[in-house]
Amino acid sequence: MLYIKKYFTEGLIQMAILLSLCGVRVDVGLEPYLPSSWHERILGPSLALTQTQFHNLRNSLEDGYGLHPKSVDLDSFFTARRLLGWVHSLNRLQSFLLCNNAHFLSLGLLGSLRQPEQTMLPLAPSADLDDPSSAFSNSNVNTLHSPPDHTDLLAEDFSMGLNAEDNLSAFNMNLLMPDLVDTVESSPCVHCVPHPEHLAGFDVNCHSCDITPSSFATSLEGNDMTQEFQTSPSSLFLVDKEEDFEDEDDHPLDDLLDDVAMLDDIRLLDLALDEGFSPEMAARLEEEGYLDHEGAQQKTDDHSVSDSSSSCLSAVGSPFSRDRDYDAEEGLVGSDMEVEIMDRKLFNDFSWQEDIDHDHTYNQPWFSTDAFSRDEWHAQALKIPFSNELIVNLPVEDFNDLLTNFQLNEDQLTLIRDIRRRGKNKIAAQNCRKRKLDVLQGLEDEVSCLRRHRLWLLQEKQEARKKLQEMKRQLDVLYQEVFSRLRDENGRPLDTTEYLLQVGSSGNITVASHQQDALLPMRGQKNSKKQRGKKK
DNA sequence: AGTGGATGTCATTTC
DNA sequence: ACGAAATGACATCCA
Repeated sequence: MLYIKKYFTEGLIQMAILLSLCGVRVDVGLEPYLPSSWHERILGPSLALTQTQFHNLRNSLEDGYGLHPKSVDLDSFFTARRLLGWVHSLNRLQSFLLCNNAHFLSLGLLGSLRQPEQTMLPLAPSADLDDPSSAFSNSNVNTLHSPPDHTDLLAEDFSMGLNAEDNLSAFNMNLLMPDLVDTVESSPCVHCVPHPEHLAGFDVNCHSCDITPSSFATSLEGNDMTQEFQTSPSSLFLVDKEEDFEDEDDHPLDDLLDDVAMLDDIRLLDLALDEGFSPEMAARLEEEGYLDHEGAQQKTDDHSVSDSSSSCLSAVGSPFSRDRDYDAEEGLVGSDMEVEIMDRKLFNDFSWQEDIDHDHTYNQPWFSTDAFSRDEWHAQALKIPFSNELIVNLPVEDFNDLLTNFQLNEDQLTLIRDIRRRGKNKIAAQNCRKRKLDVLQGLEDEVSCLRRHRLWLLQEKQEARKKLQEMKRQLDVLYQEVFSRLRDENGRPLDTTEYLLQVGSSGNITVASHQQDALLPMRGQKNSKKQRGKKK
């Protein structure tokens, strides 16, 4: 039932995402199934401003300073920001979905290469997997589904949205993110081997796969796939049955096989040298006082029974892959898978995040796993039975229950609290910096807008000055015309050096002498009181 | 070697 | 008053 519920919930999430892409806010009752932190990312506004900043900004904008266009319609401004936040949220979400469906990406590759002539979606000329948004926007929405056993549909759908080259990139990503390829139920040591069921029914190739030794090394180091590869090496590669290679010796597959063999040797050599703890890891633990030589040796001995998993630690680097071999009397777990299972039991609602954490492609803060490295060392040294992700992301109540329900010594409790505090603060710092950048960007926008407004005002001033000059000119013409028509008592024109027209405060116009009082009342004059003359 | 950006961490403030 | 979030300051890493 829980299984069905999970995928039904995912379907609802996908529907909400699609509707959100259309700008429709829907309430499908997803909130109870989403971690609180994702309510804002997926379903709610994603304002970059803090509540305080929001109010401060709002107050400042409403404080009579109305030049900025954003202040004219603040709601529109924040609505725009909210929508932008949605877009950002979708970017993050699509990364998550891309990771969550990495194996389906590869299946999409299989499907599209089976039908290379298949028409691409008009709006999806190409997908750049370096840009998650591209892959997201180009992929058919059905690829959002993650339930298993939909491989045919998914492959067919996704092949419509990705061309062959992109799918090859997807396949490369598949190799680079081995933890994403297979489900938790499968062995942690065969992650980068496509599941046989997923391969069934597909005629595919990989002749142009850009598989570099380093990328493959990542896959191999993170997973003990020797056995799997030896038994079915072809399962790793997708051979094009439709294309013949001119020279068998130059068959790319041979090169890849050589690379794999060489890298496998390197991996085995590393395992032999490392014996569980790598020298670097042991040195760091010793340096930080968590391990002495005896401890390191003890740890080494412990790892001798699970050397492959210890190799996974350095390569995969996932908090969920923390290698542990705990003593039975301590009542703790004894393998990565058991840690994962425990984490799932403890934090079932957060199981989806594991797919994010296994993403090694996107260097986004929310998906970064490198950050936990130092605490990972410490946690491993003190044999903390949970992943750091769990420690950091558990709700407060659950976290407190976790601390009380497990027998943990003082050092462990202190470390767990520190891990949680640092993890929370790290996320807070990331958000804070993002907000700061957003605010900075907003200020830059405001500056550019104010500059444009200043330019507009200068132009207005220039035009007003021209209009004023023109009015002065017209007034002068009018003055001369009026003055030329005036006559004195003898019928002679007035001398401009002796008389002038004077406009009173009430609009009365009089003829005044430069040296005497006004002589003649003009039109509009309503009283006989003489106006005092003015000298020029 | 110097520099700037990115990031983690701690101390402190703010909510 | 307390805990979580926010933020400034500093250290470190890396290109």
